[in-house]
Amino acid sequence: MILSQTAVYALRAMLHLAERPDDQPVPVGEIASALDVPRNYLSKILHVLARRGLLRSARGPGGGFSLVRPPARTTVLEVAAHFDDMDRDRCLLGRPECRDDDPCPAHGQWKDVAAALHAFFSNTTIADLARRPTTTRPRRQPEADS
Amino acid sequence: MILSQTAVYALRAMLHLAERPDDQPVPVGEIASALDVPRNYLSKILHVLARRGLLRSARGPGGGFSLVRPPARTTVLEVAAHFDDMDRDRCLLGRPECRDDDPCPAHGQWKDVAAALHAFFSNTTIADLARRPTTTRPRRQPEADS
DNA sequence: AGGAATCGTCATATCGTCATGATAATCAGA
DNA sequence: TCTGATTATCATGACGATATGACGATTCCT
Repeated sequence: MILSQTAVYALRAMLHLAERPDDQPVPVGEIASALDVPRNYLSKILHVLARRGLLRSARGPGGGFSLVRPPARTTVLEVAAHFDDMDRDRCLLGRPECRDDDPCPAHGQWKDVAAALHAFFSNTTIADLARRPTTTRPRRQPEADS
Repeated sequence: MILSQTAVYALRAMLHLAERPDDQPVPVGEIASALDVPRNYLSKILHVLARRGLLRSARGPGGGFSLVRPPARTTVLEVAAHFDDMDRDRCLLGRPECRDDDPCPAHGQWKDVAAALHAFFSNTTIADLARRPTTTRPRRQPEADS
């Protein structure tokens, strides 16, 4: 898998919060059972996102986690980078230094693919994921095929 | 990292063999010290490649590992797939089933990037990596720029 | 036949990721 | 101020990836 299980849990949790109509805090237990994810494990993950300023946490009754920024202003990269190594220039063959002027054997050919990967992660926002294609597509297009 | 350490070792070892002028078997110890990789660990990795038909192994003095096919006919995918999950259709968000007609939230946007990734792995051969750009470039092209 | 080189295989150690369970700290509301 | 809800934190375990060391099996060479 490209992303670690932990990063995937984080993304799906952010997504779940983004799909909420209001900004009320959502308790971990509710998110965990909605996503079918281990509750205590998710708790730690959300805590990391809260420390990094992506989530707001509130304790006590009525508490839970809520988004700090609107989902359109948080990228997949910003979420995943706290759990996985998302370095765009990470060498495919694991060399510590791998630059244009000191390339590994795969560098020239890998560079473009790595750039496309990084572009996807840094351009795709939580809102882009929340906006499910199957739901929003039929809104405006008159279905010109067939 | 995209590829596991194990897959990277395997690729680098294949590359090392491809850069050899002849087809003489190369002992594990020599490859391991050339690549600065744990010897016994590399031994197991090469054994896997031998079982899968990518390498030939010979015991006894003068023995070692050698390529079965010419490097231009072995892709990065074929090497790495024996160690990592290289499924092109693997869902970014970890869903067991994620198809066009039952997509995860990221499916539509991830699909193209995944295809580009897979294309790189299945189109790039060991020979492509062995053919270092800095070394082979000045061979034929008259450097038309500047 | 014997010795050395080399792969083949197993047992084990280490470390990071993923996960569980228990408990402390905090807070809203009665 | 008490109680229950909820996050915060810690200790621990399961598991796979990575790595080490030892020894057996095979082959070449003399």
